[in-house]
Amino acid sequence: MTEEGALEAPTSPRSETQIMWTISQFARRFGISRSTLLYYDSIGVLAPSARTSAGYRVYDDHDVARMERIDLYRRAGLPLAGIRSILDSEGDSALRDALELRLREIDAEFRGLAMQQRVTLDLLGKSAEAAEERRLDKQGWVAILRASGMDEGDMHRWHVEFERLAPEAHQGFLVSLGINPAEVARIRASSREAGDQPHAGPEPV
Amino acid sequence: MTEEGALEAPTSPRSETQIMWTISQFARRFGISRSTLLYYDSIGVLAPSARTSAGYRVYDDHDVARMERIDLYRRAGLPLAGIRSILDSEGDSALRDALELRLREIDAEFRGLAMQQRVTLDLLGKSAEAAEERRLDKQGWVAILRASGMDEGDMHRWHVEFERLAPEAHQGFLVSLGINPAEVARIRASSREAGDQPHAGPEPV
DNA sequence: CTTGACTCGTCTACCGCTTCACGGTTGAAG
DNA sequence: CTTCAACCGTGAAGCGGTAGACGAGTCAAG
Repeated sequence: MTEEGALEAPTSPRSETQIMWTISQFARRFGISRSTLLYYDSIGVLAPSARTSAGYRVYDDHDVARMERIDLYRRAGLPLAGIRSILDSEGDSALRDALELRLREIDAEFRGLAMQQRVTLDLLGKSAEAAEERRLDKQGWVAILRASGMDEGDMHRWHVEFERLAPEAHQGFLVSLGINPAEVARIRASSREAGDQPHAGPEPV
Repeated sequence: MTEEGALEAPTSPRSETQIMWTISQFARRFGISRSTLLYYDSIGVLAPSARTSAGYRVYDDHDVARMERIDLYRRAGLPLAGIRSILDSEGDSALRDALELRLREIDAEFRGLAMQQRVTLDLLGKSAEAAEERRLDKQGWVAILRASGMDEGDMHRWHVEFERLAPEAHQGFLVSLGINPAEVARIRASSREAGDQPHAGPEPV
């Protein structure tokens, strides 16, 4: 840089808003590589506010704020192209739309990973044992709940509250236990009834 | 192809082992694109056994068998380079090693996805509510267990029994609630201690 | 012999970077 | 003033796995 001396080390600010960084300092600050910043500049995600007379990139606190949002959205898994349009758009509707979409993508990726895990475990011949390691079945849950002092009435109340407070999660939970759809529907229906007008029902987990 | 007539439609086999496919038929059979097969050929994962005099690729049932293994390993998420060396190696130790490694990778990817999900939900402001449709967070579970009549002591006993009867599932369950690894470790340690020598511990879910 | 459906090999693009190559700038030391 | 190291710039290529476009060759049927 030249004698206008705009560039300062971030550790020694002279005037309150005139703190600026070179590309490498900026990269270290965010734990990313210089190349990544060059790439972000090239695709228009983050173009530094200024250049020195020699053409060096100069990042200021405005760029810091933008980079913090980029980092956050990246940790949500949003694509850089999407991040750019979100940052360049006005309201937060673009952001919300992108996040809702991302949520559905994550769900799909979870399912894809689970499939890969099953195939892998099958190939290893571990299907029976290892699958048990990380998933409880109905009997397992009953055993745990019983061992911690719950009786059948407690378990029924648990279903009722589960259905009342989080019906979607209740469904997902029962399915995850490998219970067949018909019985899932039966348990949920019975839990809903009991939630409306309390009467005894035979539903251990 | 020429008058030796090696190529037949897969639906009309004349001699028992002389069934052969063009690249596009082969691609359709496995639900992949021609480009993919060209790529597999170029990197040596699947080179068709023969060519016609005009240079057309000819896939036979030997190639079908190889492709079926490729497809299987791909569904486990193994990289193509790894698949090639597995197919070209002798025993099944290379396969087992690759699968064990893949299992650990899948685990890491699950955790990464879970982090992305949490960031996304936080950004959507949904963190306080019942997380996603089919996943409960810690507060949700506490609420349900409390509503069904469990107090903190019951919940602690529940953790202890969970840890004792199904430690792997306990780990998986806590992670699925989005609890950070350090706290997961703390809860499990506390549950193990209490399982050995019963003393009171402050661990609601 | 023409038509139309196939095939060929090669090239480009996607994602989010990383690495390399080559050269200019800067600041400090000798 | 020279030299050196450390920085900076641009541009291109590469990763994996797939999709698609291109012009040209090939095949079977009419």
